[in-house]
Amino acid sequence: MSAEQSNFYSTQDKILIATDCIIFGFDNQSIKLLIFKRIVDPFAGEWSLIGSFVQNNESVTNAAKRVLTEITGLENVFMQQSQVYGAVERDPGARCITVGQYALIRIEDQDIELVEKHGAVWHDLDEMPNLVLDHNQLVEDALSQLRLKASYQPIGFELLPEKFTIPSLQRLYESIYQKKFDDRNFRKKIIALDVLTKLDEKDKSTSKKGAFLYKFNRRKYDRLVEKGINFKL
Amino acid sequence: MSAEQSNFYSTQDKILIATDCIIFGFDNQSIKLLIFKRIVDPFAGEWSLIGSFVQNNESVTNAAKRVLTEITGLENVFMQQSQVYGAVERDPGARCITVGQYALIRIEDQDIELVEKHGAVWHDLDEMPNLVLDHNQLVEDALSQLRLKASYQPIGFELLPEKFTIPSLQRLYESIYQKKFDDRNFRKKIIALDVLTKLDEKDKSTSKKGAFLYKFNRRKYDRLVEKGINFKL
DNA sequence: TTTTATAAATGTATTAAATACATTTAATAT
DNA sequence: ATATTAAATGTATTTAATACATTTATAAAA
Repeated sequence: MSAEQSNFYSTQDKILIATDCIIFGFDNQSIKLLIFKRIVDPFAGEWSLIGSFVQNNESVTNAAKRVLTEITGLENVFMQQSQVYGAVERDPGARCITVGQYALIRIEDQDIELVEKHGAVWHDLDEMPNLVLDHNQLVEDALSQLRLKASYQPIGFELLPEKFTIPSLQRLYESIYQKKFDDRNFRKKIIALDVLTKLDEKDKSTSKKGAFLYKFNRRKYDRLVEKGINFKL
Repeated sequence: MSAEQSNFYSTQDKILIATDCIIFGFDNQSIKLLIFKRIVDPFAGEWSLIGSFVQNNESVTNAAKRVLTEITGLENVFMQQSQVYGAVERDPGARCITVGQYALIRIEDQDIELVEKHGAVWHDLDEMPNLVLDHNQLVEDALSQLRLKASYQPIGFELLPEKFTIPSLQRLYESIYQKKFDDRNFRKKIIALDVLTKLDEKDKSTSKKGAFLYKFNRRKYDRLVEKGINFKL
């Protein structure tokens, strides 16, 4: 639409436009979600996603990035639009539509003081509390989209540190899909993607034997993302 | 977000919120897109998607359905959110964000008088003219999403009449993906999905021999959609 | 009535990918 | 030296994807 053209231009009341961030994080064990307890009424004390109204001088995308940086200190984070929530009565306070946008971050990268200052906490996905408004729905939708995306792009990689082990990559995928995979087949399939470089180092934090560390071959990885893979698990 | 809670509540100017429909139609030969020539300035005479501002008393979803019904006379059409376009300067006339929503319709079902009254025309996808604003981008994005969706849901079926032949189903998929498929393998794969019922009738409009008509087994079809398939072509 | 023309329909062999499954290895701690 | 434990490895089987050529049903033309 071009604003001047609509028959409805003059009759549209102010509709507020917000964005809410579904922030997924991985700590090498499981996927978690960053939420916080609202401080002010209404809904004070209730769990909520972290969001903001879109400002006059920023895009919808940038609004979400701004919020994410405010809370976690991180920039250049992978973010993806999930969908728009535009029901008339979704917010009892005002007519307000929101754009769900999910982010994938490595929890270890966060600015922990900033996160704590905002009263934000990492919550396990399988025991999410009730969130305000339709926020549980936003989480559910973002998670389905994440799963879908993980099936045709090696997207989970955004959540891993620079160096990582194959068992931790497997835990990541198991956490996204909430199910177990056969370790032999998982390893075979990941290696067949041909985007990993094996290092000479081991991570001995989870076993005596230690697991070899790997990193991504960025060139191969980007080429793979571009052409689109079928990474069904 | 809950409106009352934002720090920014008082500082948010009016941002207009619109929706634009990417209306895909199939005429048993190829996929086409419904666009129209704007009548008023700015951009008078230029090709545009069909859209509207979201009204106070309607959801974003319903705004798109309203527009679609206004133009084509159709109700209960398959519609799907594509994405939000929220760049600050995307519309020179006003700060306006839009939600792209694509629809799949059978061209034969349209109310042709209504369509003509609005000056809307069906355009081939492979020779799209320049559209106003970022509308070419909306079309491109919706088309990628349609292709993606078609790969894990038998979504193309929304575009076919109640009774259809396997060759016309194949033309549909070839039109969506803009490439040819082997007719033996295509047929094998479609039949393996086990959602089609073969009828005793033939459609002889495209050959002397005639092609058998099929229809969907709605129960099996819904079950398949629900569990999600892998329909790679 | 025979012939011609044409899209529709069918089958098989080959290759590639997914799955199922059990043992050995490397290192630390006892 | 032994016990312990996660990491690493290989193979056989099943399933799905691909490549490819001929026959069939019918209407129209001769």
